[in-house]
Amino acid sequence: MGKQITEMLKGTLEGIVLAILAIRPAYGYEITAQLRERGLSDIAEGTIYALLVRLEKRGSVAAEKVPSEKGPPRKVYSLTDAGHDQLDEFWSTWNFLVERIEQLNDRSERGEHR
Amino acid sequence: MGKQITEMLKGTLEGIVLAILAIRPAYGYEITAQLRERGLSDIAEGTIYALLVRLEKRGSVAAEKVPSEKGPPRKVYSLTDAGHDQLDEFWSTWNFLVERIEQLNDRSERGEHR
DNA sequence: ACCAGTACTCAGTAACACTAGATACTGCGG
DNA sequence: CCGCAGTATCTAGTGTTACTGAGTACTGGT
Repeated sequence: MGKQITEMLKGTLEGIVLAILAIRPAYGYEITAQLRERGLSDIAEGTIYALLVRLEKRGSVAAEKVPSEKGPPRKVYSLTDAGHDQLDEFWSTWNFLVERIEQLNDRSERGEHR
Repeated sequence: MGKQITEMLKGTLEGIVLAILAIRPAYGYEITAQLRERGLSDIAEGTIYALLVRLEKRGSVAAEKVPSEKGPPRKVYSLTDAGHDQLDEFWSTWNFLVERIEQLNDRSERGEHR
């Protein structure tokens, strides 16, 4: 899949993570694992951590340190109210974009010439 | 719509322009106008020109200078074979991403907890 | 002569994901 | 006991991409 998906994830990965946290709170390592399960296997470890720090600074998520039986303590993140708002906004922007692009797909596939 | 759409366009705008050129050849100013018509009104003029230069360097599009009755000569771009291939790849990557994200939308809307 | 519309170009900036490491804690096999 | 795999997080530096804001150039109308 390569580089194309990387660029496409800019702006959407943040929404993806917010959506995952909306299902239930999770920590970075776990989120990465979930993304891999969901087929987004090319996402780098470090990316998620950087993203979570950004979201926390912005107040979209709150972190709670929870000791782990294996390894260092986990930082479990959950959505704040602001985070839910941001997620709603993400969905509306995403749906908007999908509509416009789907339109283009139809037109070019049918070879339309306005 | 603001900043969110800007980030989301990274990686997709290129595909959008390729798709527009697949319908029929066009020049920069025209492409910008078409994007505005299609509701993508926040896209800056300069962005499209920079993108077209990038695509031309990569060999995805070919330019032909055509004199205009009003204003400087137009650079009319059309897809090369490589451009068509890139567009196909764009669609498959895009569809892949849409599937994964749509999945997430279902789950979080229904409040599922796996 | 001036301005609006057409059409393109360019230097500098910001945001985001990736790379490639480092750090730290647990439990298991040699 | 030591090293290694698995768990878990963090960081500095890099590349790609879109935006900002300015400039150039040509036409037609007032």
